[in-house]
Amino acid sequence: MTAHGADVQDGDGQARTESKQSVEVPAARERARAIPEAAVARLAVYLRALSVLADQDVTTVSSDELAVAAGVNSAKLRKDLSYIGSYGTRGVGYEVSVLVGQIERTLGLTRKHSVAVVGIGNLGHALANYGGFPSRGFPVSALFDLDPDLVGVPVGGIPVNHIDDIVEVCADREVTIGVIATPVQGAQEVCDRLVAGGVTCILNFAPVVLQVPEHVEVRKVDLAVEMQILSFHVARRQQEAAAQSEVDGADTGPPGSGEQEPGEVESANRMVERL
Amino acid sequence: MTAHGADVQDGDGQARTESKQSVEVPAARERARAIPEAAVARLAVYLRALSVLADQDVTTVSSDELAVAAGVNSAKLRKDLSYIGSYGTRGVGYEVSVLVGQIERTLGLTRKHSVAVVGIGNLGHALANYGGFPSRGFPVSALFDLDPDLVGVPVGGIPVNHIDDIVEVCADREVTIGVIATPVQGAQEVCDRLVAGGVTCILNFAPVVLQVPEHVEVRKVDLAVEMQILSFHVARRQQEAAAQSEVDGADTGPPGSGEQEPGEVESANRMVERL
DNA sequence: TTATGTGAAACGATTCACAGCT
DNA sequence: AGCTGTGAATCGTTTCACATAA
Repeated sequence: MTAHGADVQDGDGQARTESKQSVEVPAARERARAIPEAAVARLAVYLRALSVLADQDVTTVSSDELAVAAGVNSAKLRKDLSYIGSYGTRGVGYEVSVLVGQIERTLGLTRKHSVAVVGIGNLGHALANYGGFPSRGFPVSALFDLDPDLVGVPVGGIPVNHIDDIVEVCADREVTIGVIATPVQGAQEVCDRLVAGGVTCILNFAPVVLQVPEHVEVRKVDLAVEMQILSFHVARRQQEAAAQSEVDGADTGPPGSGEQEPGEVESANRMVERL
Repeated sequence: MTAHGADVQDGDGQARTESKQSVEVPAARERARAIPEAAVARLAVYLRALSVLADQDVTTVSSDELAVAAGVNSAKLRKDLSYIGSYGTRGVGYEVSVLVGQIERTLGLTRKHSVAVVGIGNLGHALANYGGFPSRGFPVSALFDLDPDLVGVPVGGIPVNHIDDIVEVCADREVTIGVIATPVQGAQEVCDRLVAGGVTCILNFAPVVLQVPEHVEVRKVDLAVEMQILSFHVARRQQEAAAQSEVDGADTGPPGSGEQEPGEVESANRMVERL
């Protein structure tokens, strides 16, 4: 393996304590249950790599090839695929179309998932205008904002509704996925309304820990956290370089520069208040 | 624990095979090294929770309180904090300001990290315009796009440069973090230039697996993957509900609705081509 | 031969539970 | 009496290595 960054950076870890409800699922009809969370995230990555291959009219692919395309190691890929069934041919590989179909089935992509975007600021605009996003199974069917000047204005072809109408509109349009792109202050309130409107999945861009009933799935995308993780790695590398040269004697380390002005930073948080 | 979604959803998993370079880090001056990746991601979350507390003039906090605020369990929080040192007082808790300082130090937030955004489409605009993002330790100091009509136009106060100048401008402005918000096609090329310009950290919004030298850190944010993971959970829940009612006898399940029209979806991938 | 599929080993992260300090 | 800090147990994920099938 040739050690380079990009990997699935998920591993997931959604809370989900106490997963069993009422009686105890009877092990019958337990189709897609036993797939590890970490594997689910990667299946989506494999699916994209497979789509690229399909576009190039590749019909068959080995676990090694697909693993390279997806940026994972091939043993992991095979194990992941084994969770959804045995669709490969020993000595040959996998048929691209079969694998695409099976992964789509597993991920529930054979059905449309209506999306509502709440908070039509810069990010909300980006999401609403984004054509490729709704075009493949995730139609954006409602937009909401607080701002009366925005209500009624069509963004990406869909008129913006007022957030007071979230419950009604979401229920009416059978929205499954709610995307929260509001400032922190409004996020929990918006979330509650989405849930009241029957939304069971939430993608949250606001840097708050949302409180939701247990049947609702939340995923969070937090720019500040991503940047800070990167920052940590810069810091660590610098320390390593420093420690290294302390031992080696003189200057070793990454090719680029090394230091940079320290430049005091105030409290260094509270980011992503308004995307 | 009261089982609700929101958690750190990271656990990370960046590749990083063969982490040791040259000789073998001599265990001397090994300050921030041994912190598990998963813990680093959460430290950023704790930091935000602490900032909120600090704003409310809270001076002291127990692991239980902070854990609730950050949406994790308190044992995990204490273990995470133990990686950065012992800054709590038994029988009392942690002093907010001390913890903020120590986490900032650990994450390398006591230094500025210049950011360059490449691809000034909808998302790029959102990132460039976003005030809170650069205002706390991550100043956006360069913007790039391919489009000649955009070059020279100031976005969020910074004039857009042409992507041909990435290497030069990044080196000149000592950019540490590159954000790729381009379509898939250009992403690898842009990435190579950023790296040539001395950028060691990349936040990638394009759905490609970037190839980078091992001293470069990549993190990927992939909307399509997030949506598909949510989709999986909807599907699984539906199956569980179906399995449940098959056993129970009649209708059990989540309060909202249950089904929705299946509605065929074509190939269901290739999303996020142009955010 | 070649490449899948998978038990079993290794690794890493989380949770438990309690000793140790205030 | 209360809460931190941390070994030890547990659980989930990754990797190994090979039997199995084309």
